[in-house]
Amino acid sequence: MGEQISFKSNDNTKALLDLEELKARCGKCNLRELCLPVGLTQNDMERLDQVIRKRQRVEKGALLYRQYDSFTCLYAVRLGHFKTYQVTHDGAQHITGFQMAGEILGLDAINSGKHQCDAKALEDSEVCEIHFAELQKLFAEMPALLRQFQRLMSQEITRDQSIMLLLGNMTADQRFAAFLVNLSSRYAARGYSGTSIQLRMGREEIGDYLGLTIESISRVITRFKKAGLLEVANRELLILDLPRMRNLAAGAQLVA
Amino acid sequence: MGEQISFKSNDNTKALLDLEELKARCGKCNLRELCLPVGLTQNDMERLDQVIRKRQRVEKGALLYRQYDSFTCLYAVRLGHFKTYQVTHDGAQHITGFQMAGEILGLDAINSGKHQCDAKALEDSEVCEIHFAELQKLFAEMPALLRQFQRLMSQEITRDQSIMLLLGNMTADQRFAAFLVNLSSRYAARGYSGTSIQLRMGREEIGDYLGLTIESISRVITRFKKAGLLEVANRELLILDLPRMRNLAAGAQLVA
DNA sequence: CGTCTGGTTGAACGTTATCAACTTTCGTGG
DNA sequence: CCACGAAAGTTGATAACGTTCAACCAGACG
Repeated sequence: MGEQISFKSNDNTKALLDLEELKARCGKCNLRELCLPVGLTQNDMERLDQVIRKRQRVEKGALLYRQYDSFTCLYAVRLGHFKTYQVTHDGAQHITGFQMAGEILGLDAINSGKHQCDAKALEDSEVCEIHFAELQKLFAEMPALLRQFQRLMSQEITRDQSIMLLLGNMTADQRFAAFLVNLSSRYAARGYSGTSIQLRMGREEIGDYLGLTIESISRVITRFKKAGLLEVANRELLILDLPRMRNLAAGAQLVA
Repeated sequence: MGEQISFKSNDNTKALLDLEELKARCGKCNLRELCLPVGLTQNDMERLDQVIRKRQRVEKGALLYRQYDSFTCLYAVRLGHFKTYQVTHDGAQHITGFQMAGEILGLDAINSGKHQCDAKALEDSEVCEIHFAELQKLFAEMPALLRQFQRLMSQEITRDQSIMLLLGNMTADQRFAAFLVNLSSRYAARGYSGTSIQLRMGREEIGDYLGLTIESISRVITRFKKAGLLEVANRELLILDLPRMRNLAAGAQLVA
């Protein structure tokens, strides 16, 4: 199968939105953008920027934090991709999520004051540190910001529950379809293509996320290719039939 | 196997703590107790009580709320047990959690303003309504209360992640062992026996929670009995070897 | 050019699901 | 209080799905 794949995927580094536009909308950090719709004043925004001041580069493969590190900051992904994972007793890693630009890392640490997982950069990335104690101070004065933050935490709970459903009830095909549909909509929401996707993680990491082995992932991909759902070249994906992919995720059977 | 089981389980309705003591500590609702350690003044407590005023009985099998209901209140379980579950496309129910006295229901609804699951009483129960908008008002004035609430949400995230790990990586034996260990420690934390447990849910519900079938649950129980880990009479459980149970949950092999 | 890593494919195996029969428990009404 | 029927739980046989083990392939890199 050495044939040349016919599509030219965008590499997801070029947003459909103009990059400068995006920067302007995001300010120093995505949390800021998240707060735009909730009616903060200009003054509020500036104070928020104080809290989100420090930007940090994290190179590919580096850990942003590790399990049991003490918690002082949340992190907003500005650029790049991360995975969060726990290492099980038998040494396997279970990935709890993949985070992309605009998503927040570290919410699970608030309770105990210790991070509950490792966070590793899947590629050269950049985050904003959000000093939690300082953010806390703002909550008292900016209720809209607090509301937004609570929504964020609630959203994380909802997200985790849908993964529980996936891991508890779905077949390998369904899991992978759901995974792709999820990625697709997240990229689409960021102005990237929802059908031409460059995976930032390897097959093994997908497996560790979906509760499957690397071989199973590989086989699912092959089945999807044969069914005409997908074109694949390494980590470049082209989803050919997104509606059918959604149906699969929803429990429809795969017909070759 | 009509023989009489030799242990007399307490039925978990009698706490080891004196009931009056517990009431005094809890006030009108468990959220109040949750806030005791965080330094609220007497005045604060009274204002909190205002928000948590209404108590509501929910009889066995009744729904406290259902998916897509619009969200106005959180609920603190005062008495009894609940399950939260989503119904999948193919009609199966996936249980996202079992809640007992002192635990909060509805956190997943904050983001969208709609409940994300059904909540059903496993027995005659009682909850406190916590009007979220009013609770919100208190946050601005009582930062300690806010902190406590954020810890609660973060804890829920951590809890969900450990279930993801269970569903993604564990065998049937491990899952059930982890389930029992979890129940055990939650009852122990409430002053009940951590080894003599009365299950409030049926085998099928345990299965729907752990991502297994009812038959698998039954077989696991049989194996555990034969291995001398457990005595079982219907829904009465006696954990005979909690340390070994913990080891099983952590990945040790079951030896008959 | 050879090695190493990541990915694919095949065959055998194992765990859990499924299907079916059976037993026990529980609630209800006689 | 007993009898009945429904619901819940157990057990066995078989099948399916995914894992494991192993071989192989392709591209990246020194």
